[in-house]
Amino acid sequence: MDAPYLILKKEIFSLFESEAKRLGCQYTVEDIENSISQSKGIGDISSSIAFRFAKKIGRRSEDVAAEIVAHIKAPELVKSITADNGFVNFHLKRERFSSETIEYVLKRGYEDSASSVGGRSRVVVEYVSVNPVHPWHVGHLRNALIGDSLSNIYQACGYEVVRENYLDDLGLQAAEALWGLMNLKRLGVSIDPTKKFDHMLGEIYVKTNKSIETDSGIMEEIRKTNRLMENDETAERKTLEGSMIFEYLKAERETASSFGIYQDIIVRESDIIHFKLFDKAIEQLKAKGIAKLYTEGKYSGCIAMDLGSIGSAGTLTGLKETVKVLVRSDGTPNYAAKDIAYHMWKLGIIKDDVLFSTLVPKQKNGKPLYISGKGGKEMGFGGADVAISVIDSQQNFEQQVVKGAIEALHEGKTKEIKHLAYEVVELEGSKLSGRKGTWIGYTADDLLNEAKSRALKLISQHEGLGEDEKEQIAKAVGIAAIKFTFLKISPEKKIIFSWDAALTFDGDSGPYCQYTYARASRVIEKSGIRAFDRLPMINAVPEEAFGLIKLLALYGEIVEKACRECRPNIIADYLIDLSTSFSTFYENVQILKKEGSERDWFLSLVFAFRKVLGRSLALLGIDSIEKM
RNA sequence: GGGCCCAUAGCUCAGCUUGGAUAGAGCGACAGCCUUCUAUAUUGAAAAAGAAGAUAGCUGAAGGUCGCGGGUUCAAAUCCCGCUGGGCCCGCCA
Repeated sequence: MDAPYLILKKEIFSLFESEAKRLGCQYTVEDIENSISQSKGIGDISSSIAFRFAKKIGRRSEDVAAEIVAHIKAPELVKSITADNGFVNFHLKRERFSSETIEYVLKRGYEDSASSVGGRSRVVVEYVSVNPVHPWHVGHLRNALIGDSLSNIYQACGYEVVRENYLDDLGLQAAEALWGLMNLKRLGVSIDPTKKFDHMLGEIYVKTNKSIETDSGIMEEIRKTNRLMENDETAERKTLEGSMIFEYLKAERETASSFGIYQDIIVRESDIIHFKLFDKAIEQLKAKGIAKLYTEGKYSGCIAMDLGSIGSAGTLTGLKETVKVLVRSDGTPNYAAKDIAYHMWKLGIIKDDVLFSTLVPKQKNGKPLYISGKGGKEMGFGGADVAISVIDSQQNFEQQVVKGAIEALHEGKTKEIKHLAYEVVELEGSKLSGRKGTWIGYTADDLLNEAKSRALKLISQHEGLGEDEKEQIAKAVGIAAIKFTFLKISPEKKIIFSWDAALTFDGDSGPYCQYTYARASRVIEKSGIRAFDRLPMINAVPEEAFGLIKLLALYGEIVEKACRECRPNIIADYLIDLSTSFSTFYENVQILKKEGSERDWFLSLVFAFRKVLGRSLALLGIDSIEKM
C-alpha cells in the first residue's frame, strides 16, 4: 500500500497522460513525472506540465494550463485545481489528506522500509578500510559515517546490505608498523598497557617513519620484514597476525562501536591471494583480452591492461601512460590488481570461495562480525548485485580503473559498481597524515571524548536527571553533534576540521533534531495517551500543522533520492526541515490545551512526526532520546 | 598534456542529475519575547527608558553581480561551450 501522497501523484500522472493524448502531444514519462512536485507557490502540489505541452504543440502555456484545468477531474484528495501563470496547481482537501497521511505513517507506512526500490537485491558497501597501523582520525571518521549512513539508507530502500571493511594487511605500511613493534628498543618506545593499542601502534608507526629518515638501513630491514611476513611460518607472520592485526582490530572495533558503527565482514587483503581470487581474476582478464603479458619494452615481464581500450568513461583518456600494470615483473600483484580481483568476487564474477570465521559473535547491534581467513567456512558473502566503495576522491583514478576493468569483463550490465568519492578532511593549515602523525590529537576517540564532555557540561545544569542518565544523554548528544556535522555536508565538499564546528549543538545540528524529538515525547507523555485505536477526526487543519504533514508525506521520496544519489546529506537537510516545521507547529498550536477529538488529532500528528523523525535520525545513525 | 571535484549572504553550507513561480538554512551581527538591576526628586508601585544577564526555544528585520563571459530556452544558480581561481589525480606505492 502506497502513501497517500504517492497515490495522489500517480493519479495526477495519469490525468496528465490522458491530457497529453487529448491534446495530441508527444510526451515522455519523465516529462510528466518531473513536472509534479510539492508547490513552492500557489496550492499544495504543482506542475509545470503546461509549459512542456505548450512548447510541443505551439500554444501559449497559460492557455494550455487553463484548458487542462478545465478538462481534468479532481482526484479524491484534491479540493480544487487552478491555473496560475502557466502552472497547474492542486489544492488539497487538507483534512482528508492530513488524516490519511497520519494514518498511513502510524499504521502501515515506513515500517521497515521507505520504499521497495531495492527489490531485495544485494548491495555490498565497503567503507572505512583503514590501514591497520594507526587509529581512526577525523578523516576516517567521515568515511565511516558516510558508509554507515549509506548502508542504513540502502537498507531502508529494500536492499539487502552487507557492510564490509577491507583490511590492508599486506604492503609496506603494515611492514613498517610491524618492524616498529618488533624493534621497540631501537625506537626508544615502551609499551603502555593503559593506552589503546591502535593509538600506541600509530605512534610507533610515526616513530618508525621518522627513524627511516635518519637511518637509511632501517628501510632495508623493513623490506625484509615485508617479505618475511608474507610467509606462513615466520616470526614476522606470527607477530603480524597475533600481536598486531588482531589487537588492532580489537581497538578499532572499540572505536567503531563507541560510535554505534557495526559492520558485517572484514576481508583481508592477504586473503585475496590466499583464496586464489587474484589468480582467477588474472586468468579471466587475460582470457578476455583485457590484460596481457608484455614481453618487450619497459613493461617486459609485467601483466598489464591497456587503459585506452577499456575506458568507457572519458577519465581514462589522455593519460601520460595508458598501460596499467597489474602484475609486476617479479610476479607480485599490485594494489589495483587485488582490488579488481576483490570486486570480481564481490559481484560474483569470481564464484564465492572466500572462507570466513567469527571475529565477534555478537556485536552490540546483535549481529556477528566475520573475518576472512583460512579455517573458516563459506558464508556466501560474494555475488552481490551492486558494489559501492566509500573511498576518498584522491583515489578516483584507481577506482575508474577498477570500474573500467569490471565493466569490460561483465558486459551484461546487470551488475553495478559505484564509487562514492568524498573529499578529504584537513586540519587548518595542514593535512592529516598517518605517516607524519599529524593526526595525533585529532583521532575519532579524541573527538568523541570532547563531544561527550561538552555535552555533559550543558546537561549538568538540568535538574531531575540522574548521573547515569546524564552520562547516557551526553553520549547520545555528543555523537549526534559529530555525526550530523559530518553528514550534512555534501560528500564532494572538502572539510577543514574545527572543534567548534564539529561539536556545535546550535542551529542546524543533530542535537537540535534530538531536542525536537524530546519535545514531542514530552507532549505525548503529558497527554497520557499511548496509542490510538481509532484515529480521531478534525474539522480544520491549521496552516502550521499542514506544513508539517506535507513534509511527513515526502519521507519516502527523500530516502529514495538519498539512496539513488548516495548522499546522506539529503537526509540531514530533511531532518532540519522536519524539526523546524515541528517547532513552528508546536509554538503555534497549544496541543494539550485543545479538547476532545481535536486534541487527539493533534496528538496523532505528534506521534506521526516523532516516528518519521526517529526513523530519519536512525538513517544517519543518530539515537532518538526521550529527554535531554 | 589530460581527467575529476569545488566556487551561492561577512562565515559554514543546501538547492544543480529531473531548468519553472519571490535563490533557502545555520552561525555571526541587529531588534524583540524571558530574568535581574538602575533615580539621595516625599513614599510605594507601574509604565517608559537605560544597563547587565541568560538563552539546546521562538519571532522579526537585515544581508546575494549564484566566480567571469558567451550560448540554448517561453524560462538558467541548475543544461552546453569557453575562461579564472582553488584542491586532487594520471607509479612495476598502497
